[in-house]
Amino acid sequence: MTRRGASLSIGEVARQSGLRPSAIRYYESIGLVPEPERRSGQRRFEVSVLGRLALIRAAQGAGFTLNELRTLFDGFPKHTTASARWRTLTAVKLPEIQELIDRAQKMKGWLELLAHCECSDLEA
Amino acid sequence: MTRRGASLSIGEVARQSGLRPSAIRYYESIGLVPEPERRSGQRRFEVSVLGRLALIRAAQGAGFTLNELRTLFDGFPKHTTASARWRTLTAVKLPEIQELIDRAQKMKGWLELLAHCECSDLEA
DNA sequence: ATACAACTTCAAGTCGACTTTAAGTCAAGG
DNA sequence: CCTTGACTTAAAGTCGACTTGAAGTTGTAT
Repeated sequence: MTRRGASLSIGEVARQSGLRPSAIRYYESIGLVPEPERRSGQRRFEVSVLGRLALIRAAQGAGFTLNELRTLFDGFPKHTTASARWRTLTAVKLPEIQELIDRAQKMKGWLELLAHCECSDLEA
Repeated sequence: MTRRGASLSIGEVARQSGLRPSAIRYYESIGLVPEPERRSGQRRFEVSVLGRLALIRAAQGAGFTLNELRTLFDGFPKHTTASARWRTLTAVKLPEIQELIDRAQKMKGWLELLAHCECSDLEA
């Protein structure tokens, strides 16, 4: 039991974030989450890490790579505002995602053709 | 010069297909294109290989993996018609691509929010 | 005290689709 | 004959995002 203290073991963070402990250690190793305090060698995370991890998952789902997220957290001059950081990154990402959507739509049309065609030859 | 014979060197196939020679050899190694005839060790492709390669590129663009394409070519009972092969594969692929599109649309909405928000905190 | 789960580190393995490298062979032009 | 360029092979390297394995340590329940 965790005695309701404000700190979480890696296992608890894993359960609450839906990530595996190995993934969390990996994020730490590449500087995506700050190094947590240690108690006799073991990590003790502040609850706020859950927000950071949720942000990472959501941003990943939006097509950001872990590298881009590290840029977001650490790659701007110290006093850059959050909204400026996001604007910079989304300016790059939005066209990319639009292209992804366009390509996916094309694929879909193609597949629908294939699903109903009576092509006798594979290459048709 | 190629003397208009009906066979192509790997370099010519590469130029005409837009693939690199290494990619073509790789496709051959995983059984995605049939092994071509050899003249003193060197591959001589029939012109028809270009159709096969074009099909591969298009199908890849539609979200098929090379493994699935190998299934398409070799993974069905001998006399399965082309349209039956396609129907089997597209039945699996269409829902996948639809999900991809849905996810991409969601990402887009999220990005558009981020691009214009005045969030002062990163996690918002 | 003892068992056992959960933690630690570091290195290596995984997946897909190729590319790169090294070392060698072959055909054509000068 | 010799160089040049295109070809050959097998094996290893690449990328991203992790996972897995091995070997050792710590925390907790009985």
